[in-house]
Amino acid sequence: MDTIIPIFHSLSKSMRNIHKSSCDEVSVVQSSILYEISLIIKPSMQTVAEAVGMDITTFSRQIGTLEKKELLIRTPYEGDRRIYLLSLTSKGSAIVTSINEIIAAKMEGALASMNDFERETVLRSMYVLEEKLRGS
Amino acid sequence: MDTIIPIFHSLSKSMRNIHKSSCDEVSVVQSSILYEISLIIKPSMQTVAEAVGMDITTFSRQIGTLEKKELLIRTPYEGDRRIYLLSLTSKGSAIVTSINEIIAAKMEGALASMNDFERETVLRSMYVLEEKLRGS
DNA sequence: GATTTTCATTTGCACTTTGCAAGTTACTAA
DNA sequence: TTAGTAACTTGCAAAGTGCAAATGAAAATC
Repeated sequence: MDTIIPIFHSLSKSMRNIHKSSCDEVSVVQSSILYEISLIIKPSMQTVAEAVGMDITTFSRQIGTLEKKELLIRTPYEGDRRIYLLSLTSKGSAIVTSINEIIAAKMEGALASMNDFERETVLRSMYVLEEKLRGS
Repeated sequence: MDTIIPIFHSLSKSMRNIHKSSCDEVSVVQSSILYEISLIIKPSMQTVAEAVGMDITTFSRQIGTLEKKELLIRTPYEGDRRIYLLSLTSKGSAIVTSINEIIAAKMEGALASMNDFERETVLRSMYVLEEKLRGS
């Protein structure tokens, strides 16, 4: 359709702006890394790099930066010493929580003027869409 | 809500991936710049920089790069010589069209397995959401 | 058991991107 | 005319990026 492109671009732009303006001490990319780590229990570098869709070498350096900032720690995996497991420090978790709260507030602000039915419809649509997009 | 955050993150991630993998000769940022220019007739630098949400100095350099690649041209504005108007070259338009076609194909692929009603619902939801988000 | 291969991560390098501060040139107001 | 202000550019220093090559460790092959 002709209608899908403007919607795609303006929605990505809005979402990116929301994410960016919700990150204070950290870049958007770093926020995504921290968020992905918060989802999984002790993931390896590789796992997270893939989840974020990032080159592993750039990722490795970002992890270095985030570790220096004391937002996460690398622990060697006992079963395979090539692997490092990542986990958030309490400071790291706090930042993820804070960013998520700001994002949620902004999203809810946008949804606030809708009635329950419409809000449910929009949320469900986002969910369905993401599910389909992830497949392809 | 607790549900909105995972949806937000995974949807932005999917959309970003789609955009990225649809850009061949140009970065995602550059694609956004070209797209914004394609929407407006002869916008000024300032106008586009703001639309893309980008620092004007970084923007100025990106415009330099895109001009070297012959994807756009700067023309001095007669009414005010401080101002440069931007417009796409045919090569630039072609790239925007091509990127949009790839994005559209991917989006339509995702929507393909839905029935007409659901597809309409999803598109309308994206539209409504973006409209609300833009406001805040 | 020694050797080769493969794997997870890091480092070297070179290039791009970014944003602040300061500069240039041009319009505007006094 | 002069003082301000606006649009854009440039200097710089920091951060982000990705390819190629290195390191160290497990797995596979002989």
